[in-house]
Amino acid sequence: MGTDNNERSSNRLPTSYDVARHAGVSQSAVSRCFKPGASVSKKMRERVMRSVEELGYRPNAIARGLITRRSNMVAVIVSNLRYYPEVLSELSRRLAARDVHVLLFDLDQESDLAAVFDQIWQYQVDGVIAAAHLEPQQIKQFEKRRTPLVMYNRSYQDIGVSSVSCDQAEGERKLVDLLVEQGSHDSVAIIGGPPDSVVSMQRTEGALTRLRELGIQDVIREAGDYSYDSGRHAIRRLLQKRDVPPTAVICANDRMAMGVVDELRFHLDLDVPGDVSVVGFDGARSAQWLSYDLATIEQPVESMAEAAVSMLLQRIDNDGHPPEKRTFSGVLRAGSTVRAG
Amino acid sequence: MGTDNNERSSNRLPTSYDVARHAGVSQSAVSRCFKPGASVSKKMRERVMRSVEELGYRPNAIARGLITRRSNMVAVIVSNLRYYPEVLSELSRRLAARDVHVLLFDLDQESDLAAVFDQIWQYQVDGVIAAAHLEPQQIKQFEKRRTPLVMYNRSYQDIGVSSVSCDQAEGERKLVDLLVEQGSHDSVAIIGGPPDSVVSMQRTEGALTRLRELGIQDVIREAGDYSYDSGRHAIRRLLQKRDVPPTAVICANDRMAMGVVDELRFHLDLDVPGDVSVVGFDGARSAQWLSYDLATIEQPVESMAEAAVSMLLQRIDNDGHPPEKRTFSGVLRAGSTVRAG
DNA sequence: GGGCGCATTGCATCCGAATGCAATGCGCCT
DNA sequence: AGGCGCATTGCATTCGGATGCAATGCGCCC
Repeated sequence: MGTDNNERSSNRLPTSYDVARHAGVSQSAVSRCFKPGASVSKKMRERVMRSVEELGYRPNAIARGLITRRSNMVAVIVSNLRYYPEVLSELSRRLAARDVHVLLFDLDQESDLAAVFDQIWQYQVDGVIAAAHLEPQQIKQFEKRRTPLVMYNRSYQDIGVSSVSCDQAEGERKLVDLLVEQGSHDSVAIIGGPPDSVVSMQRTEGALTRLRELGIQDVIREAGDYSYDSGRHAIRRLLQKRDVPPTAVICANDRMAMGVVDELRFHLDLDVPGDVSVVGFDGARSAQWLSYDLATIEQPVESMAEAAVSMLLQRIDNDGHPPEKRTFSGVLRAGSTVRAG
Repeated sequence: MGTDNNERSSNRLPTSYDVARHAGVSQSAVSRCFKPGASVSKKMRERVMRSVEELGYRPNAIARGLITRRSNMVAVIVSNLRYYPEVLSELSRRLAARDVHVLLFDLDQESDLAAVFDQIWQYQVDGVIAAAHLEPQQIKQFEKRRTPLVMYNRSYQDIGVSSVSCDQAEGERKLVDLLVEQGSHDSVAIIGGPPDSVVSMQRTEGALTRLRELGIQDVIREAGDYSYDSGRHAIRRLLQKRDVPPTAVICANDRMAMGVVDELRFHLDLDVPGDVSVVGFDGARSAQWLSYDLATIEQPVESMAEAAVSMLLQRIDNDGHPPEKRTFSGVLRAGSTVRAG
């Protein structure tokens, strides 16, 4: 009945001081009970924990972060979360497994990055994983701020930044090789992504290079924006430009490829792969559905996410750790959108 | 050259004290320059801002959060981020637009929620949006902690908790009505989601009720796990159990429905919608692709996300604001997986 | 029993920004 | 000139937990 037991009536959540008072020990003791490896006797720990339970105390991560200069938060920047949920999902789960929290930044048209960074710096994140295009000048900011950064699927030559990527050019080589092994193609279309997408550029250039090596000259190009509909529109535009359809269409990602397949089959009255072969890139789940069974390069998302996370944490824990670039090979999925024989 | 200008050589990022010293003013003045509406003269603001630029100062949100008891962070809990990226994307962008940050928690099988909550409480988030199943006892925690909570698409009767949902039962009614308007069905299959999914339960019950009302007795049920493959497997199991296929299949979500459509078409040699009509739920992008053009209920994700965000922020800003439940009607998309005539 | 050493515990301080209150200054009016 | 009032500014304190250092205590050995 004393005012003593009524702490719960207080409006505020219990703090380590409340627990300390309740248990009759010092605040430091309480703090130490939550630090793994700290010097605390068994008796003390039990005593404190009993009070902790009773009051429902949870350490305040904000206060802790202030003094330790560690927020245990990592910013994850993605452009178009809705298109590549697997990446975010993998990253987030792997980080969570290591008790690191994800502060999410989903970009719109790769836009107003400045504002995003402003927020990121304010929140004292321990590190950043970016699956979006950053300007070199923005990357330099990270050095100044001493914040580890890992780029996901965006690599920069000549800049010392950690990155994890899928080898886009090599993947396209495999796809082109698949196409020519299975049949002859003398007229090929390439549907790229948005003009400012480096990944798209790498993919289309990779394909183009291999086609040239193989002596295939008749290559026509179109651009989309990675969406299903843009794939449909691109193939329409292509077929308006020339009377004879190309025998193969190489798309910068799976979604556009699926748009192309559907448009060809349902509106342009062409058979895939009978009349036209189509290949994509990414290894999206839906690309493997029976309606498509798309030939594509599957990115090893799990390995890449694991690599990104472990590289980042490595650098967070170990200030001197130098940047490193890791490149993974994609896996060819032959699918049935490529004409055989 | 004095030691004075060398503050940048210090290992640490500049603080408001550094700015204050550099500008020859007090720390409070600096602080006030970052608080909208604070009393600061134009001269002072310019003077401070010059130093801010020069030193590259950014306020430390962690420290600010400690004193203001506002982290400006909201936890978003989703089960299966990879399946419903649109929801997360919408929520995240709308929150970002209001300068609120998203701390992401992606659940695995709706599992170890206790650990997730432990983390959430520690991080002093201002509120939580949960698109996952919570136990009533966990919901009560929110009251104790005085943390506003908005449930997304999970409603609880008899519990005073804010929620935004799509009317599942009404949606199923519309789908059943669509089926019977377009043709007669005396044998219907329902493929539900995982047994512990409340949403799935509401949807299947809704469909069942309407079927009963219409006098359709022959209803067979199967369960999947919301995935494409589980839809395929479910329809296979169904057709093994009985010789005559049902004339309609009602699926608890679009992905399973697409699995069903594909399995029927490509492996079971049945025509959709000629032999079997199929309907789903959600309004997934891919369900509208030409290969499927699935009949479904489209959830108004944008409205729902907006509602969730504004309800949450309302309650954050206004402690007394009572919980509220909002239910949106889904929009019927007739699609072409339902037999006409 | 005395002494040594390690394990525990508490004290005091710090992290960086926000804010109530008091002090200062400026403009304006009489 | 003197005085009043509002706008600015600075001072001191606060948020909640972590940690270096000193103090205490306990066990063990000779």
